[in-house]
Amino acid sequence: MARAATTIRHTHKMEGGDRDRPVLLLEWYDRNRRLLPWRALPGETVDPYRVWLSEIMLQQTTVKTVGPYFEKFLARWPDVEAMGRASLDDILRMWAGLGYYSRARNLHACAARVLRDHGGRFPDTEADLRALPGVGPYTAAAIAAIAFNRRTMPVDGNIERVVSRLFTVDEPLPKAKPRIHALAATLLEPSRSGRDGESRAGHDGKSRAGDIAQALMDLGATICTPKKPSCVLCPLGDDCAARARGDQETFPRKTPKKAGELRRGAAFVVRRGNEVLVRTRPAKGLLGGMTEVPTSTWLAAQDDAAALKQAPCLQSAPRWQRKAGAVTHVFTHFPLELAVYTAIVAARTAAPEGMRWVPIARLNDEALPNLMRKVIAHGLGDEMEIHALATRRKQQEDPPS
DNA sequence: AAGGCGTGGCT
DNA sequence: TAGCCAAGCCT
Repeated sequence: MARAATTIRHTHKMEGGDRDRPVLLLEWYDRNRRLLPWRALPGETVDPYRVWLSEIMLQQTTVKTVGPYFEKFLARWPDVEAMGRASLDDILRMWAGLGYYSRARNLHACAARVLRDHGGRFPDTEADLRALPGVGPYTAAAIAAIAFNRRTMPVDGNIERVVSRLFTVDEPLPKAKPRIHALAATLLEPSRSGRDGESRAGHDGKSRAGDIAQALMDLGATICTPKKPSCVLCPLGDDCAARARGDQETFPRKTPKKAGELRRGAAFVVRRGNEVLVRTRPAKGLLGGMTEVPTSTWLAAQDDAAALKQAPCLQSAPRWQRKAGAVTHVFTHFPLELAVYTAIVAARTAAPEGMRWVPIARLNDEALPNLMRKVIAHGLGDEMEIHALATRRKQQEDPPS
């Protein structure tokens, strides 16, 4: 069987058919596809809600990281109707730690809109999907192809890499995106009828645009990796222009982006008994809508003295204790170093305007980004069981052996 | 349209 | 270690 297929492949290749690429990809995918929680098994019905939820979570985020979050979200909100009725705060709290929190805000907005404007069913065309909050060109194409079998090609980072190698696209990203997209579209099975992106699988049900896209993504994740690709295992290895040249690791070419400048600031961990002073960040922007302890501004040339002057105003000025060391955190566009100051205030001390007291034992229910988990753990030190707070997520993912 | 926007794992 | 890198979107 395998031998026969190899022979056929070889014959087609000798005929010079680029049309073989979809066949090779699908054969490889059928044998090597990853088993992922959001993927329907062959013969199972695809759930657009799961495809959408996974695609949003997977934006700039690894499969390994997404796994537990996807399961938690699915258990709590099994369909888009349930999520459409959830509060933004509940979604932010469940999302805490996953990063890029605008995704959570858009998730909330998108679920509500699908419920209100689409009767609780995801639209099934790329154009209508593209109009939803948080759904850009890639995600719209991915959902259309994977969930609705539309003939369209989503192009993510994996596919950019695979395609740029396959065709030796020398132009650097992001300028090369249009060309890469056009080349990627040639990997789809030939359309039989109708306009691209509008044609669904016919009654024969044989159009597999979603599987071709997922094949390319799996290929990029497991074979055509950024470094040390395993070209001998690649179903397109004999067909790859970069491999023939021997410089496959140099693709995709990218224009370098400038590194962000270190910013400094201070964070203030105030205890009142077993409570900590927190506030909610502005709804948009960095860590938008998330919980934080009060902090100074974060600026590139800001010393400790300037930062300490921005401490929260409490009824009786507390004596600020600076913790040794600092909390460092790296955002996408700048590294951050926060000095941590602690203070203990009397019972019944009022929270300043816009702030509130939260029991330490309930911090885990807050929408705390990981930066703030680090800050609080640093501020409370070994005194408390707080350490369990910062490590609980990891323990859930990696149970002690 | 280039930069804002998190986090963890990898080499 | 200090970058890179990961199923991008929004403005």
